Amino acid sequence: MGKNKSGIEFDKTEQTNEWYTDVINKANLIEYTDVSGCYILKPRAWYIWEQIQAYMDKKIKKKGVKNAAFPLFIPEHLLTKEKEHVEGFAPEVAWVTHGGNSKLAERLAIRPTSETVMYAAYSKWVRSHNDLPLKLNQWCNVVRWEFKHPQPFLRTREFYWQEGHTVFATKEEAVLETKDILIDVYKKMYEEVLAIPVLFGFKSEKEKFAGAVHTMSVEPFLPIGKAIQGGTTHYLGQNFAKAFNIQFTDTDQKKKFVHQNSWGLSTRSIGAMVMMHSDSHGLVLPPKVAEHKVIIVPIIRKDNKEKVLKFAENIKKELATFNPFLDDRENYSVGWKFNEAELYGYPIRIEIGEQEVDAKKVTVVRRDILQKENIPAKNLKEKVSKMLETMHKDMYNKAKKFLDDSIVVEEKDVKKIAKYVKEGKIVKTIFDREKDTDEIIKAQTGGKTIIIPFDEVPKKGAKCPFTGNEAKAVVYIAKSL
RNA sequence: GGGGCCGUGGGGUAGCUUGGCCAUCCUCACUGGUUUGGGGCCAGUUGACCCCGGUUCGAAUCCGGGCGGCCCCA
Repeated sequence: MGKNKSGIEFDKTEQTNEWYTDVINKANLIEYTDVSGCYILKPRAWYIWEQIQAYMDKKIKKKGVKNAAFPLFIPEHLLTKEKEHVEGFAPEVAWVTHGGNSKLAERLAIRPTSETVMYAAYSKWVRSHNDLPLKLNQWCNVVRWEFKHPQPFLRTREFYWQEGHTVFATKEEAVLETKDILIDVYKKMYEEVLAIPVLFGFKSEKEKFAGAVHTMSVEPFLPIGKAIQGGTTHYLGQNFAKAFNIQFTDTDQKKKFVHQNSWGLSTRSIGAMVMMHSDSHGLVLPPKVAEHKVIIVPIIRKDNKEKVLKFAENIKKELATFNPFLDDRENYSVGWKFNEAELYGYPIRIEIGEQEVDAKKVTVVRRDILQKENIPAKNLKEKVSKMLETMHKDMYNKAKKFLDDSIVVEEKDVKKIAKYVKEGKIVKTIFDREKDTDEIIKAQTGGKTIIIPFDEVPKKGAKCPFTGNEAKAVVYIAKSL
């Protein structure tokens, strides 16, 4: 008998941060490097990212967005062109100052985001209304030299993302797109790929992107009682158009500044996924991002090895569409394999021993609920397919229930709001939507404004509980990662 | 932004207070054998003091700096 060690050594609710670190390490997602905040995304992690990429890439291409690649380096004179933008990013820009031993005439920023390099080019490319809309995206890495404690996926100095940068003739088209990308791409990606429900809406004035007119965000709510910005779209207005002189001649023969958007979603989403679904046994992968949706563990003895393996091989063939991993390694015990499968998060485990072979059955275990079920092997492909679908739905619904149960409504009593925030709730309330009010909210409740939902307004005459001013918007407040 | 803990084979650790022998133990990995219904067993092998500087006859241990990791609070 083994030592009956549980795979994960920390409690998810009591020691969430240790638990998180333990899960991603034991699931073989991450390797540390000598540079703080920069991690190796091992194949298991990168595969997840590839699934997120594949889903979004297809969607945005359908919307007429084309992929391109812009340089990693941004010369200082470009980075500093838009005033609010540079003020927002300056504190965490990493600079290249030397080439070999010689000092550069102008230092180069390593892109923290690519508005400024891209728009320098856009100003050359946009001449007439016929050039619009211009819709480009790039899949790349960016660097933001954060000084807070780094955490794999969730807060890293280098991260991978996509950044879409689109240019329109009119405000209406641009604003429409920020909402479309937010809901049709980002929100759906979270729901359909990662099985995570999100809050979505506008960011407050305080929390919006540096240089944007408005920012919209999707926000998963993690089991630690904190919201996390999971993907953002920005309507940049004409701020960058003016700074970079991006003008077009319209049908009325007048020169006009363009309206622009940028939008991004990063590898942070993987961190949200781990936090959301995983448990004390290890990683729980939503089926859509699992490379091997099925692991088959044969349980063999010397005298039945051939018989059991043959049966297992047949099952593997039948389930080929799920890319099953037949774990026929002989130097590991069955218990070891079970535990490892749980750490790695294979969505479905099929156990096959002599009992199963003789009865023409298989033992099936869903990773999210870990209940064993002994079912006939007949039509297994359909059964597995359904099981994966159900698993995704169940994972989503569980997360959705948690989200719904976490929301409390309190529009008057600031002390109560503070208490709820402290308890890890999301408080749905109202405020005057002034920029300075965010500070007051932070000071009085310990929470941040997470999102301002679309299409909801306070009752007439309602007062902002934080300032006493007229309430102008509904807002969700919570702790934030 | 503030505070605390820590860095020794791949992972986890003992040793550090009071400097000195071949650096402890567990685990993983590797080889061979045996085994397989929840991290099996036996034997063997490889493998480590974060970096730089200082003190000293002698540093994992003391001092200074750096780099890195973790936690808590705002």
